[in-house]
Amino acid sequence: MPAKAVSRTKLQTLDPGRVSSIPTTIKNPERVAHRRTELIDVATKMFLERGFHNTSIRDIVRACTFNVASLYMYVSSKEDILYLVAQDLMNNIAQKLSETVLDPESPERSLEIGFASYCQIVNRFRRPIRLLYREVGFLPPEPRSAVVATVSSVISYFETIIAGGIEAGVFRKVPARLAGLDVMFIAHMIALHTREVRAIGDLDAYINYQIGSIFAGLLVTPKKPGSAPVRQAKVFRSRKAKVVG
Amino acid sequence: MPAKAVSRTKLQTLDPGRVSSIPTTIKNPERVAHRRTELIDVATKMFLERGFHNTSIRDIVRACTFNVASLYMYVSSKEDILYLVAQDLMNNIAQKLSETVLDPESPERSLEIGFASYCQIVNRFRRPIRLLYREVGFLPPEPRSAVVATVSSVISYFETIIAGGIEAGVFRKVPARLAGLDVMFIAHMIALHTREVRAIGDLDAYINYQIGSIFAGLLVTPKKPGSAPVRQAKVFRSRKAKVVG
Amino acid sequence: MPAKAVSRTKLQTLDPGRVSSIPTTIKNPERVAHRRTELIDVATKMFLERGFHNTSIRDIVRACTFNVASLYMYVSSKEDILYLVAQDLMNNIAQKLSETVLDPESPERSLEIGFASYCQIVNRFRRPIRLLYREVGFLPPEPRSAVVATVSSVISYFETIIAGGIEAGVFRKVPARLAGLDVMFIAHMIALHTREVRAIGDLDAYINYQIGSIFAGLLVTPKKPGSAPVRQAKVFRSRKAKVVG
Amino acid sequence: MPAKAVSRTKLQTLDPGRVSSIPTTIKNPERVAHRRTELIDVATKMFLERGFHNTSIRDIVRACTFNVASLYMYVSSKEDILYLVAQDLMNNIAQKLSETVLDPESPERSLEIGFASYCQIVNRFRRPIRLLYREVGFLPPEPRSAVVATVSSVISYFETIIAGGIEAGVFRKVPARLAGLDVMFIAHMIALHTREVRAIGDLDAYINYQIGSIFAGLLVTPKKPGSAPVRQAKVFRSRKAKVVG
DNA sequence: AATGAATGAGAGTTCATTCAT
DNA sequence: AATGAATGAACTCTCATTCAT
Repeated sequence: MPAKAVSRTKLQTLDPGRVSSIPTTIKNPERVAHRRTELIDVATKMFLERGFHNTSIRDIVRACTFNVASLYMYVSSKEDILYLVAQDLMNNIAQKLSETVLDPESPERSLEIGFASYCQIVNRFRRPIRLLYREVGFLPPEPRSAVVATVSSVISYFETIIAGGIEAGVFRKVPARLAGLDVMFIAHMIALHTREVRAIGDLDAYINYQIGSIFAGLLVTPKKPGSAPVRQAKVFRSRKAKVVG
Repeated sequence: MPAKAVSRTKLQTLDPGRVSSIPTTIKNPERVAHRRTELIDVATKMFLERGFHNTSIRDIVRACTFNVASLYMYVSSKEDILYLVAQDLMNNIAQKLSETVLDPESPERSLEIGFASYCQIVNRFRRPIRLLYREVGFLPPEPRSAVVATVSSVISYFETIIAGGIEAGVFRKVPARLAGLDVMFIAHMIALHTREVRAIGDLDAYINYQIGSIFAGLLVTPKKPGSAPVRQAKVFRSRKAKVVG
Repeated sequence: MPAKAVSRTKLQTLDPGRVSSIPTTIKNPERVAHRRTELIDVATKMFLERGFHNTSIRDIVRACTFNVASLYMYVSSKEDILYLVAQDLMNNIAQKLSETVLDPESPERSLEIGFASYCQIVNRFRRPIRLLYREVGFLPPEPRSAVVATVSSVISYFETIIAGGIEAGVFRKVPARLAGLDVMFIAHMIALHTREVRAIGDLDAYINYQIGSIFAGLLVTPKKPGSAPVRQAKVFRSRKAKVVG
Repeated sequence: MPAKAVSRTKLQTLDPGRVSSIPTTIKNPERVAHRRTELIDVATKMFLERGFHNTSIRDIVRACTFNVASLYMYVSSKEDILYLVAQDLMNNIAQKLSETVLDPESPERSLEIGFASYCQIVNRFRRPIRLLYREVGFLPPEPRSAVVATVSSVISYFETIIAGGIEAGVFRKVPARLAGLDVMFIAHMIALHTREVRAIGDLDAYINYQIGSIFAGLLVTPKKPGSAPVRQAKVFRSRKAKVVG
């Protein structure tokens, strides 16, 4: 059953439990986790405010409870910090997305729920996502491809749903990966063009419009234009999320 | 007449001739233009290769015919150079886009031509566009909003076409600006996810698919899925442009 | 009897059993000795490879079975480690030299045997000897003079032999200490100018030439130049030792 | 005529005019020379006092009339400073040695004059020579071999004299290069064992003794032991140079 | 006796910018 | 208008050493 495949794939590809591969001289893993959490919090905030290159190690450490030398017991370079931040973000996104409950019976509803959920995730993490689009190029190759892999898994997430819909005969025979890429990327617009998106309306309106647009391109039997939006189920707290830069 | 509106809007908002507003102590404007041209060429290349923050003033000057102190007679900070580069790029893009010959008789064809043209532009400038997405946040507010304004004018470019189509009754009553934003952003995917896009197929296939998807959401009378692509007119040289990172 | 004087002096001044005077907080002397042995082995190797200043405490400890804090229970500073290494080396050299069996009947043969033996020792220890010449200046005064004292005892070793020869009437009335210094230093050339020495010939040839040269300056009755080398007795394994940097 | 060859070789191999190959961003060569002179003076003194590794760039600059950033316009690394110091010393030594007037008629007298002169040079530069023996291993390969080459040229200096003497029939058929190495190295003892040498007597006594010893090994017709020293001509100012550590 | 973790101080180097000519 | 030279400030990273347990 395709629907089941979807759900299974999702659980496989979006496993957020990947352990950091950054080496450390500290032996107690809990301590490492604790320190790195603090580090990630501080660094994320600063990288967001001033960018990776305009944030110095000393800036970061000044806001931490440990000093420069200690920092280097938990990471081995400044790039590692960027990697930690990126990894944390990717894990959070994958985690949130994997929590989304799809509808195994309906690729159509699954796509709708998944997209809406991802839009809300992107909205929530829009600033770190912007950060990542900016700074991913400055990651060393290995961490960089880890980030790229997570992005790819998000594409696969939507690709799988769409492929399921095609197989089930409800979606047209489009190239599923490209369609999945479109879906993910349209959600990313919330992060990359926040101001423009906000100028047009609130997040729910945005989601509704894009879902309509996406289904227009996908459905074998198009909905009557202007008909009531398919969407009803609210994923997460739908606090009329404001889209603010 | 909508067609005229399109053309007029295009000429207004995409005027590539804006003169730099960066101050200089030099009297002779030709000299300023000459020096800045060299500067932009060199800086663009270096920013592309190593990023803005990893390029030092000395790196730039080393590849120029003038020295550091002279540089500071034509710009007042490193950020100014970034602005010059960004501005130049935006002008180039606007220029290229404004050269595209639309079809005043048909919003449908105009959108198709415009989108295809813009995709090719984005493909050509994908690395500088990536650069801009990355570094625009590091521009000082005033230059930054100049860049944002040009982006907005590209959105308006498509918005106007779509609004024309709605007015002409061939497009559904969608929010024209949001639809325009979609169109632009889908083109930007070529720059921001080059690898994924390339993995899927060549540029023409990409354009065709996206045009189909866009029209599915816009047209009052949808095309039969799988029918021959609307698109025929090749803008620019359609040399089966490869999308290479 | 001069011969006896030689032997007695040797035993006095070359006693290799001096116990380290470096203080420690550890009560159990065996434990101290054990740890220090490991430390000396590791540190010697590292100092040889990268020099004292380019070897960090952490480098050393990483190769030991104990950690940084433990290290500081057995030494009180990085310089102490250098001292331990230096002392160990001096003891080894003194030990080896004291094992050399001289000829109580003949100062001439004793000098020959002693010099040949010392040359082989220097050849064997040429890298640590180079290390010592380099780093002895960085020892604190007290340990430093301990090293200097051992050097002095080597000079005395040869001085005593020569003085015996003068007394016995076979050597000319040269300043014995200066002559002894010459003898020792000529041997050190193997360590300090290894490349040049090696370029000229093998170790045995070197020893033979220098013995000839030394005796030419010392003997009351000079040997006929070009005559067969005095030297016959091989001290240690005379495996045509190669002199390699 | 062999004597002439000696003098010619000397002029060739000891040319002190080699220009520094260390790159600089400064265009005015006089300024470079001026700054580097100051740098060499300061650095030499500090390297002597505390060693290369215990002298920080900031230590050096603090005693200079320019600051850290300026320093790096004249050298490109700390190692370069060591090279400058080494090169300066080698040049000085070569210069002084090349000023020594030998006796083209007599290899015997030439060797005597040359050795005495070199001893005085070594005595004058004994501390920087010690420095060099210590730190030459920390030079990068290229500069290092430049230093080695100069040392080699000093050996050649004596080798050539000795070879001339052998050819002229006044010296025995010894291996000339090894004999030259001995001569140079015996002079170096003044630098490497200053304390011991000083304890034995003054510089002139040292030189006289060593000359006697050298000639004993070299001369076909040995002098009568204890006879008046060959040496009379004082090279340089013979201010009864004290040998002080 | 032993160790994991921490740290102040400082290392070498480079930066964007400006002066003096 | 142009440039060679200079500079204060800051950078990332490592060190020898010492707590707290």
